[in-house]
Amino acid sequence: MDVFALFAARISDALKVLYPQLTDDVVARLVVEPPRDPAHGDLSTNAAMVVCKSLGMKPRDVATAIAAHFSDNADVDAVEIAGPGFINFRLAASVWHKVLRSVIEQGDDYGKSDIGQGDAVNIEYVSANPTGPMHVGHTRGAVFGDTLAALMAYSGYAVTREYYINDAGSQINTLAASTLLRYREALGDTIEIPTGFYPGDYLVPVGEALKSEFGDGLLHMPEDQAIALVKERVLAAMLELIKADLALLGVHHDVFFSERALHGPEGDIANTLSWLRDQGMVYEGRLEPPKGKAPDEWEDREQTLFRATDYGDDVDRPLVKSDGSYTYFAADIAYHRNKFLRGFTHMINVLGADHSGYVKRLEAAVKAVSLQAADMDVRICQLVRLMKNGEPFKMSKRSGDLVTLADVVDEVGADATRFMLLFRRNDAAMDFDFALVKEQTKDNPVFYVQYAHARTYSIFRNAAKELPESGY
RNA sequence: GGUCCCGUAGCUCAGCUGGAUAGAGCAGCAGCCUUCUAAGCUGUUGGUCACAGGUUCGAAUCCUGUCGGGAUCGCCA
Repeated sequence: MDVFALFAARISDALKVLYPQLTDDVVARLVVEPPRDPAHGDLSTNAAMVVCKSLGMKPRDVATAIAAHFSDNADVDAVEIAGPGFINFRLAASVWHKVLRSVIEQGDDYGKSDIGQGDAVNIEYVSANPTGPMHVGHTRGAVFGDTLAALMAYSGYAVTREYYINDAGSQINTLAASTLLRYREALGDTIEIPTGFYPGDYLVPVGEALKSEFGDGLLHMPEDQAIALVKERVLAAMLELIKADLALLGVHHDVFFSERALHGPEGDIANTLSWLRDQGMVYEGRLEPPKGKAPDEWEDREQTLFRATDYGDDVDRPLVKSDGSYTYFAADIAYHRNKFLRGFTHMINVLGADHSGYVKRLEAAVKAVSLQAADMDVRICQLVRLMKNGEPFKMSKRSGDLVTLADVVDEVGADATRFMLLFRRNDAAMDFDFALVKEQTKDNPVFYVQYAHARTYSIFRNAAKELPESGY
């Protein structure tokens, strides 16, 4: 039972009785909420001010009429008009008793909403490159996306939590090459890891697994074949690593979608491109070099462009690289067409701050591939600055010093990590102080909440002792 | 230069789909504390909501511009 929704409906009904000429969309603008100052009553509504303009009446006159309408209502002890035309209600105690009863009856479902009406929503978040363990930079998006998904599911949406595996780019070739080195190391070779390769220890067990699966067989087969096998194995291993890291935070996905599946002559990218061509959304043309970029770095050439500007983007976007392969964006268009064809008309992507320049083209892509039938809402998580005792926490590029998600969870715990990352709105940059979250002081909001919880439960504990008949 | 985010109390930030006197925690000040965990409780000081215009019954909130901070800008993903 939601008294605010209940009274919003009753006041709407009253307005329609008093002023039949009012249209639904005007009435729908009224809000019922608790007044900022509790002395004003239990409920407050701006109804009179919202409708007065279209009635050509003074707000206080409308308010007087509405107040009179409720004057003999059994649920209402008093109605007052205040300020420019606010109507304040004081409710009978019996109303609050009903609310309490419904809280107890509904248990964990109290507060649930059906606002989503079962609509299918696809929320894509994390989507970190499968080239190693989760980095601390990914945690904010992971927590935010997971929480958003939970909230929307609780609000009646049919939520699909999705992870896009970027397993098709050149970084995967580098990953495979790095793994092959670890394989040779496992076979007894002394190796040296060139710059640009992935140096992390987490590839060592993958190399060993390859040894126990193939012996030295990979060295005696054609290189293409060996690389292909290594790629399979290392991608699977990295994905398991990432899933395990996310599980530490309590984050889970329903669908892991592979970018590689989109490539190939019969793949979604090729199909999407020809579909885009049929729609006239693609052309061959030239782009202006971006301002602020040295002209000599810019190679002017004709390329295949998507008409992103027709859908609100700033420039048209290339789909094919100079070497003939598809751009990342071409794959992404195909991916989002795939989402649309799977039945999603609402899509949400949670991206890091470094992708803020990507928002418009993604929104443009979804409009285009759905012929405006689907919407894309991109949420950007701003940077998290790691701190220790108020000082920025220096991270070296050398892999050993990188702070991983697992490091953070190890250090401060999953709940505290989630709490701190949600404590600030997603589109403002924030500091995350390692030392502070562990501190048992008032400066630490995590501890503050835990302390409040402990105190609350001590009341129940004492109630059980002192008042056994209370049922606690 | 373009685009996006941020600018609110001494500090860290809420509030931003326009609504009554702009809020919280911390810090400060005054008092309380033999009773639920003293990281406690009560009260209180503190603000040109970056700046300038505009929209209207009404603007921290919407629009335009300026200033300051951050992110990002084809052939990376």
